[in-house]
Amino acid sequence: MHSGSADSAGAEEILLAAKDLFAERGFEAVSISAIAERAGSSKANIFHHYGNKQGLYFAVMRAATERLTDEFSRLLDSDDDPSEKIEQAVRASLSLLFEDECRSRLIFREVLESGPGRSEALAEDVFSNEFATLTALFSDIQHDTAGAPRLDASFLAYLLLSANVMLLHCRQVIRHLPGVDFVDERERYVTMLRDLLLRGVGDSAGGDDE
Amino acid sequence: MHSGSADSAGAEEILLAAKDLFAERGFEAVSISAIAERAGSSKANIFHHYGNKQGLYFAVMRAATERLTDEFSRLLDSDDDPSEKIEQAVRASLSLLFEDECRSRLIFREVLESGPGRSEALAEDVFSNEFATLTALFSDIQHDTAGAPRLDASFLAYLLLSANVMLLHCRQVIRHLPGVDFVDERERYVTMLRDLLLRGVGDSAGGDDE
DNA sequence: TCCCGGACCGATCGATCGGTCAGCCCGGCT
DNA sequence: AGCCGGGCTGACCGATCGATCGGTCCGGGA
Repeated sequence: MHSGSADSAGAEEILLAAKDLFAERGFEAVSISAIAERAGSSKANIFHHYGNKQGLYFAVMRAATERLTDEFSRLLDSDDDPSEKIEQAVRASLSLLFEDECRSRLIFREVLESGPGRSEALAEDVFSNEFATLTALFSDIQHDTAGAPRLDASFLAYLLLSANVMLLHCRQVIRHLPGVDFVDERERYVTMLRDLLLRGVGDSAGGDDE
Repeated sequence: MHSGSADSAGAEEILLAAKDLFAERGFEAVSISAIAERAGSSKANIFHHYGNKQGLYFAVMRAATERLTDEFSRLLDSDDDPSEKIEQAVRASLSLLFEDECRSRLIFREVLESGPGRSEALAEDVFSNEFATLTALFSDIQHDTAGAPRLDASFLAYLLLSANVMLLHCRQVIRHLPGVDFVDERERYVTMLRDLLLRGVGDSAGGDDE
């Protein structure tokens, strides 16, 4: 009755097709006909399963965001070295972003277009956990080191995320900027971001060891 | 014959209306009728002036990007103190972004949607000068200080820009993240970003003075 | 066996899309 | 006066939009 056969166009295929198209073109630029064609289904079938275009979009967004909140802390295991802790956080955020580019693009679109009420819901339901985990990580490191913190842990978390998000979504432009070579050298990018954040938490060993 | 009367709907009003609407909803989601209505003109008049929808969009993008390249260095005047130099750069980039939010949003949309050939053109024609100036600024500071640079000047420039761009476009969501209070306290944001970048260039005075 | 409900489809709806066309208005040139 | 060209308009075009309709197919319970 449900998951098993693959050549028939069911609700699942519609959801996947809609996710891809919404991610790369946006809500208004994608027609139901285009989704139906890619899913190998009919227009009417989409309305049968999801009511209307908004319903389909909500279903896509729900599927994209539901398991995202706790996947981040799964990628982190405790480590004593502050440098490795931060590097792990950078890698975790990066792999979560690049793992499913359609999902990331979908969510980023939603963030950019979110109205007054929607932005709070996004912050609390989707990003709150990841951001709090990241902030706590920096805060812990700052308590362990002697240097004057001075920089908010939440600010460092924001910087990590904004750098990674921009790298994902704007890399085609950034790559062609004069003097930029870290876009395709992922290891150098991770190392540099780690070193800078390390200096941010007050650890002066940011560029000396290794 | 041209600029003077204000109640008539000319090519200028159409351009401004289109700029606002394209910025907040995107190219495909905006109809010619909506632009005509906001501009106080007629649909046919838009086609008379700009040929087709693409032509209008190109005209809007050209107007938005043409004077942008050299406005950045205008906001910078030489200063010897590295800390003030960086702070000046942060403020310049920030004010350029917030000065005309519609323009920033328009350009950011273009960056996100840019195809294979378009992204190179954007990098070279629009951002190249600003980014090169920023990179040179960090590079100069690094040559003046004794510490090991280790971090690319272009990477620091990238970090400055990504932090500012994300602050502009995603602040409604970021503001509601747990522990974040720097979104509405612009001075604290500038200071923190300046301090972190200062440590990035090798100057250890990042959080001590003042 | 009959029947029912859900998945699914082709045909079609009214509305709106981007775009075209004939013509009005009006300042300036001859 | 005659007219001519550009700014500007309402009416209209075919295409496509989101959405609805009646109807076909089919597996499972009675």
